[in-house]
Amino acid sequence: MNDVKAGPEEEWVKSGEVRISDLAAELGLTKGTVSRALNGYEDISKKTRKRVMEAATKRGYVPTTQARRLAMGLTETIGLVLPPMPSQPVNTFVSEFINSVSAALHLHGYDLLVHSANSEESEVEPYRRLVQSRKVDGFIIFRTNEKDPRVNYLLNEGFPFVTHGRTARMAEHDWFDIDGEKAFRDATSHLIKLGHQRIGFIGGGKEFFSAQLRLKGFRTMLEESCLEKVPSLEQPGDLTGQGGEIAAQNLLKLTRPPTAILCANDATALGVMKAARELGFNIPEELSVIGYDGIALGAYIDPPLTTLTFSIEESGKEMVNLLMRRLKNPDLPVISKLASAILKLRGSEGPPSSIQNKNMENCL
Amino acid sequence: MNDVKAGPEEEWVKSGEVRISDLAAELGLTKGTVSRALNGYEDISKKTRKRVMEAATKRGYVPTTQARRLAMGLTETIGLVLPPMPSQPVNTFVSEFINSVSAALHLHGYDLLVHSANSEESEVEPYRRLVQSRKVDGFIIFRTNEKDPRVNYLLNEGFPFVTHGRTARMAEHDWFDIDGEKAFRDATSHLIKLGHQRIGFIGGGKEFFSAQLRLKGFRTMLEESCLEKVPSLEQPGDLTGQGGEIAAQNLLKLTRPPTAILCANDATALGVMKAARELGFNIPEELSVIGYDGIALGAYIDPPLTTLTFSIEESGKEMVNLLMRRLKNPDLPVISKLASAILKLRGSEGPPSSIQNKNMENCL
DNA sequence: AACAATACCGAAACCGGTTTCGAAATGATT
DNA sequence: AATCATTTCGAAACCGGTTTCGGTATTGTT
Repeated sequence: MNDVKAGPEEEWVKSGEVRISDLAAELGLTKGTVSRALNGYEDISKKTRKRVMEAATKRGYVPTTQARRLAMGLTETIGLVLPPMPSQPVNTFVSEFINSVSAALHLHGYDLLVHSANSEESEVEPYRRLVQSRKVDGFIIFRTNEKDPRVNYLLNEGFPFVTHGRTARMAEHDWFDIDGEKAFRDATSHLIKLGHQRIGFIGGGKEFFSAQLRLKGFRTMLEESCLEKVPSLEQPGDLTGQGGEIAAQNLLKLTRPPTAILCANDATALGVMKAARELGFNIPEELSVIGYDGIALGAYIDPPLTTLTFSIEESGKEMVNLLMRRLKNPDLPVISKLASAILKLRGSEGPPSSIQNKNMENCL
Repeated sequence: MNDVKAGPEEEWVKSGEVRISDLAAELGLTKGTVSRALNGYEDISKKTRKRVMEAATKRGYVPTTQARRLAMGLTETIGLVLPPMPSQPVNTFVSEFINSVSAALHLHGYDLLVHSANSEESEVEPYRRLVQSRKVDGFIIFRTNEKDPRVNYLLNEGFPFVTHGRTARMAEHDWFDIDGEKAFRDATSHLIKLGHQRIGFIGGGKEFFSAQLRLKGFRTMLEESCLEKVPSLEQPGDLTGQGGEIAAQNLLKLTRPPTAILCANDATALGVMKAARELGFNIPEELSVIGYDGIALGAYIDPPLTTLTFSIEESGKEMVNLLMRRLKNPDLPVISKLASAILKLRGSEGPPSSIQNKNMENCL
């Protein structure tokens, strides 16, 4: 639409010095006419439109964003608030996600405003500020909690947003999510087919809906396979390496430790591997480990970490699509999109050393 | 300054519905007066100022950003352009950096606009667009090259920016950097004191100034310690795990392989460790490895990666300080800040197995 | 009490665009 | 040629703030 592009062969003009009024004066037109010509209004003759266009590119005219935004009453900006970082961020998700969201927004002519959350104030405070000062038209929210105050606030305000992850009020807002339940069913099934009968699970915080769904997938598959559910094999975690380490110690010190551990994310899995080393469990011979996230680093450790992975780029793109749709028409019904994760086998899982072959073919 | 905070006890008003003209009408004042009252002008009586303030907080008035920006002729926004991501980002630097920069900017009332670079277009194109559309007041640039087109463009435009890393034109712009030369002198010295005599080095791309300085620090310390410089022990790298893997294979297949390898970053070091495993070198007994970056994951691998680390939070904060100073007064002389990295010993280095004790105490 | 100085506020321009409305010019119709 | 419809553009309002300037009202001075 706006293919103003100052060729390097033109005489050098310092950027951003040409106003629409300058252009209008130069052409003997009013700025209203110039504006309409540039924005493709139908009530401008082809001849003058061409004249205007050429003058604009020649002079390197680019409309001043603030003026446009004020006049049009929109910011063409989307907000993304970084949650307070855990002291040990082990995840490249955030930067990749920002990258993909930003790229996708750019295709729609939108900008991305990244805000950091101050851990001392309420979680919704940054959102409130951005809404009140009208700095953004909508939000991209990730890492949702089941009861999410941010979601509550924005729903209450009627302010557009899309979440990465489901919430208790998911029927009221657009969301995108990875089907973590299916992912963990798949991973569990994979382990069971390898012959594992005692499988541990290390979850995320209870507040994360996604972590709960992963647990659900794990349980479902156990049930479908007629494996008994052992409560002590389900450990809480916090999505950090340290949390994984502690949980793994608990699991591996059981009288009958699991032969495999499923982790709610890769950071947790790394903690598990560390604990396993220290307690003398060989991976994968004596302990299989599977993570979730697909962080690139997993391929470089020993053994390479088997994990559930999904396309962050796709996630960003889809979320932006949902949000753009919502901005164009706020009254459309709520929609959502569920993408699936795939199991990336890299080597940290295998058949258990002592195959305890109960009959598993049939539940009867 | 702006402690407008709608208490939950007030009757609920939807955010952003109150304009300055509404406030003025309600108070029987003109919007000019209201504006000056809120902005602390001296020509407003204390009485009316108080009246205005109270009405503003009561009604939840927050000035519309776009209008302010247009009137004041500044955006109060800083741009940060993400370089095109390598396909295997193993680095959490970016997200932490964004986080710290954003937080620091916020203290000054500035926002952070994050833009992604399209790998198909020129590196400076995003900068050009942001400058021309006047969306930002300045830039934060990181991962500088020695000859950096972005720096050239912005210097040419006279547009404010600060770099993380030095460039060939560092005398002409503000910059912040980590003293990589000193860091690698320290690391090299540490290895030499442990008894290593054949030390390998895997660098980053030639275009990265910082990678060159790290090499320089390495060489300097070798020289100071009277160790001969062996060209085949200096391998080029590309700051990725894969690059480290390949370079390490080259080094370890030498007739006399090094007993230690210094890497230009942690990702490279992870590749080295992978290659070492595959070629049967035990770490640290048969090969010491030291990285640079201090990524948190390094603590969870086996053995934990010894690395050179620095405070990303401090980096962001310092860079923002430099930039704010520049924005306040564009004519100030160029300044720079050099911070130092510290060697974080975690276990991937140790004395060489075969101590080849040449006399190293004295160079004579 | 007369006058100058000061405090305080209203009026209006301005920032740089967009959009509505109406008028003039053009073309079509009869 | 007169009338009407259409095309094309100018004029002006508007978006929501900030800032300059000038005029009262108030206070201070002698």
